[in-house]
Amino acid sequence: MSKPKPPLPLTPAVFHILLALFGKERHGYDIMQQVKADSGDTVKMGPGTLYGSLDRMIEAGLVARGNMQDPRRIYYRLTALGQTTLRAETDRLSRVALVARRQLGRA
Amino acid sequence: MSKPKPPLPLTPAVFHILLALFGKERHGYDIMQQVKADSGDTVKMGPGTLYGSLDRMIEAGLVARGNMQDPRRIYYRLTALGQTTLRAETDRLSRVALVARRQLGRA
DNA sequence: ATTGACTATATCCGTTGCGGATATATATTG
DNA sequence: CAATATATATCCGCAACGGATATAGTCAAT
Repeated sequence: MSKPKPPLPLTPAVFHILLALFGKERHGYDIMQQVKADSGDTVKMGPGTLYGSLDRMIEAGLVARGNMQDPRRIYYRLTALGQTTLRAETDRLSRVALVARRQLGRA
Repeated sequence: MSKPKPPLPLTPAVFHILLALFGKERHGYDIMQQVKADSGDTVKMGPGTLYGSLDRMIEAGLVARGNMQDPRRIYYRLTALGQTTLRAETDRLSRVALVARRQLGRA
């Protein structure tokens, strides 16, 4: 119910959350730290953006709740759809970045 | 007055408009076509996004009105600030894309 | 002991920005 | 001469962003 393939381009927030979750379950605060690290400190994601996005991503079937050993932490993990979507968006982004670099004269 | 350096990350719309204007003055409709081409058809920018963004970008000093030979067309061009901002955002995007590709196992 | 900093989850809500619908007009093509 | 493409522009609902805020546990320091 209600899992029509998510439209590309993804929003930057959704992309960064997917990237942070690749290969590892993480809880909310951990995602924030990872996004910061992945972006080289350029993206600062607040709790509003994080939890709002996570809700929408669960709704869209991109992520799911993981195993919660610790009742105080809520873990999130990528679904198969989340992984393929992340790959597609990464490819798209890489192509756009390449076009831009060529245009600017750094092939 | 009111030209404090624009914050990175740029919105995708602003980035694509800057990219479309690099090296060439263009009018609105032309920008739309160029964005479509640059993004390999993945980004469809409607008039609302285009003109709304252009207004904000003029306000922010990223673009300026160009020479209008034709009174029916309004040309836009990059300012110096627009060019440096485009370079900075392109670099940032390239880095993020690289991190993502490494993570996904396509270095 | 208690202050402060950090970890951690979560909601609320004002603002921004996106983007489709719409209007208008000219040029071009069948 | 009707339809399609070019071209500019506004309006406005809606989704998303992101800061403020609330709550609470941990840990180090003084």
